[in-house]
Amino acid sequence: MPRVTLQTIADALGVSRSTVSNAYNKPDQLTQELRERILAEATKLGYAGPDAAARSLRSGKTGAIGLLFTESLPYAFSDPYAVGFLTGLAEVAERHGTSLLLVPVDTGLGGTPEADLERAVRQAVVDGFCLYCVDESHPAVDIIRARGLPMVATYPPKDPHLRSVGIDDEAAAFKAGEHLARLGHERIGVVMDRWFGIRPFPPLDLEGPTPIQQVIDLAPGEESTFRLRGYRKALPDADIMVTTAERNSRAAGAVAVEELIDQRCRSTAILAVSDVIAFGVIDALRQRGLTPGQDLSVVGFDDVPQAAEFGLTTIRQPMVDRGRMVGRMLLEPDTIAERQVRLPTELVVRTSTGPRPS
Amino acid sequence: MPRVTLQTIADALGVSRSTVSNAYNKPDQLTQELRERILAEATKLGYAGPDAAARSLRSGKTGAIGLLFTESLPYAFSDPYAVGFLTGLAEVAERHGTSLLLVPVDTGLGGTPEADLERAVRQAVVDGFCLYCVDESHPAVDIIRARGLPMVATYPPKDPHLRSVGIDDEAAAFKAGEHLARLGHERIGVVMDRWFGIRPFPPLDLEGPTPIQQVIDLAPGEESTFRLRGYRKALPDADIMVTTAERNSRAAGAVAVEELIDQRCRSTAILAVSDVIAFGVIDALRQRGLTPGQDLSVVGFDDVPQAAEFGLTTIRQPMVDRGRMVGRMLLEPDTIAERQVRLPTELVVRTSTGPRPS
DNA sequence: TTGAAAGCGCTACCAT
DNA sequence: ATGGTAGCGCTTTCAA
Repeated sequence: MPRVTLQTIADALGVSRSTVSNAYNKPDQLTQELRERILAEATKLGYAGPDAAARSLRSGKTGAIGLLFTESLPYAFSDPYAVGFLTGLAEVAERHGTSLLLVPVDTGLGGTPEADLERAVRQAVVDGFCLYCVDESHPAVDIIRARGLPMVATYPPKDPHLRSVGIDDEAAAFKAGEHLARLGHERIGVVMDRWFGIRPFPPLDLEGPTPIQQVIDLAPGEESTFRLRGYRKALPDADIMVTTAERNSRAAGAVAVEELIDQRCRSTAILAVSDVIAFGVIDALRQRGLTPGQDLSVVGFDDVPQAAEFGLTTIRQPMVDRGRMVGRMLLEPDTIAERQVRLPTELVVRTSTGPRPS
Repeated sequence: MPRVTLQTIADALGVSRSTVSNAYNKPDQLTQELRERILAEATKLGYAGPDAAARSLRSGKTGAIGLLFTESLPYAFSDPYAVGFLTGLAEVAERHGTSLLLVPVDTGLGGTPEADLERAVRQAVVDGFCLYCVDESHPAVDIIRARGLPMVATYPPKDPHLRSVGIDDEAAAFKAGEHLARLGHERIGVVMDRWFGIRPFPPLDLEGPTPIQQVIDLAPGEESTFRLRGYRKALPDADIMVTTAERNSRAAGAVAVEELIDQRCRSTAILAVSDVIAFGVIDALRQRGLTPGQDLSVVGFDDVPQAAEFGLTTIRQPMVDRGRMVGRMLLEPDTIAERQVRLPTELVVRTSTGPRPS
């Protein structure tokens, strides 16, 4: 049997296609009564409404926004920060009747062939993209650019034309470092993750603890080194060693901190670049019978919901608001004047930090 | 400036549109050399590849599948079962170069107007839908049906034509009940959630503990009551009282079990319809100085990754495999013969259950 | 308030 | 291996 289209309904009722179209898209343009007759006929004939693809093609609108997301969805969903962000983004999207298209991108770890990923970005029927922790140098970003779609990044990009919602990473990290400085700490360990955002570059591999300045010099201009810079600035004379966690997870944080704890002259404080990593650090301490905030101070970054439960001193950065703001920049671009929005951060002191043990 | 299209590239190179199209979609159909010339010209002219909407319209393929998902994304993402399911689904999708479109649907709690939700389903440019814990009676499902798109549900539906991937809920619950029967328990509390799947019906509100048979009679044929039936069947002579948790979350589980624990003649065992709820039950026990498995036995349902850590006796049902199977039924339908796939379940005994205290 | 015409950009098909 | 033709289903524009 032939497919039921707008025309089918129009013919059945002896009206024009435009009128049927209006019944769905511009209810005010026709009488209530006609509209209902049309909708009833549609239901009767099993017509589900205007075809989505045809509508998108003709109108140029799709009713969806794309989210360029880490390839590893299970990891992404178990990251409380990502969940908070998505929550905010989804809230705004929903208000606009807009769906979210998750487009996984290559993390550089291989897996999906690059061609497939680019194909997914080309084929995505969306009105715009959010780059979630995906670096602007990723090839997928060039495709979005060529498609002429609006996009918003989740961190301050190098390209001044690219809109973004971020924080001042250096200033935020400075607050964390300053807090430790006030408490008298002079030997500090930093646990960062292996990734400077998702990109086609090889990840960072440090062989054991490395002096902070050396790491900063390795990747100038990257988001993660901005944090290192902030730490360094607040603690100019401290002995700061950096280790990397395999990924941004609790377990990896616990592993990564081991070499810092088990050193003979161990640090008196640990700065973790995320709360999730900090939780792992705390696990490792407890496992060794050490008490966070007494034997060793721990500072996180993010202030995810679980941080309170851990008594974790950390830097609060907006999660849900960041998602909301990205959503607004994509869906209500005219309401936001700035190209690069910086959200506020704040030091939250809990029990995981204390004065340097004497 | 005019938009760059296939035709632009074709004209610039003096070839036909079909050839340019083939360069993107059927690389084998033309010489390597011509293909490269075309791609190079495209890059030069800032052409991002065939327009996604036009391509979808013409070819009838979209490269995306829709996921009808609970409206409350934050809740969904913090549910370990959902995350596991998504992992499996995303894995298969990725293998097919397919993205995932999250379409939030009304949970019945209000919020988004119904019209918007239906619009989102109509406008979704997808090749098929997965109904994740969305009941087939939801209006969105009628739209999908009318659109003629394939869909797969995540539980056994009433409609025999609807494909699904589920488990035998009654048999699985029976195993849990049987385990308690063997341990000698005769007074049992059940904690279920308020929702029988997401649907346009009002949720279930019990006023305090209610005899199990009464709840079963309330909603015959629903997934959750299948589990109750299984419990009942395994413990025909036991005194089984049911309470409802406000939602499927740890905190809600802790609250819901209180009335069961604090009763004068308290139960000796608790059956929770999900692990997440069981974790809350365990929280509540510990808070009262009770030891799970000794003072009170607790059985969960799902066997999410955290269950081991809690020592939770539970029913294992495949999470990731369920997602994978749904993905395959949607993207490789011919490889799966059955319409209604039932996955195996298994009792996993850990330390949260023990003999009835004498 | 309704209708007729035009064409969005592409791919399937068939011909060469 | 490459090109020409037709038309996917719709919304927009403009006229009535």
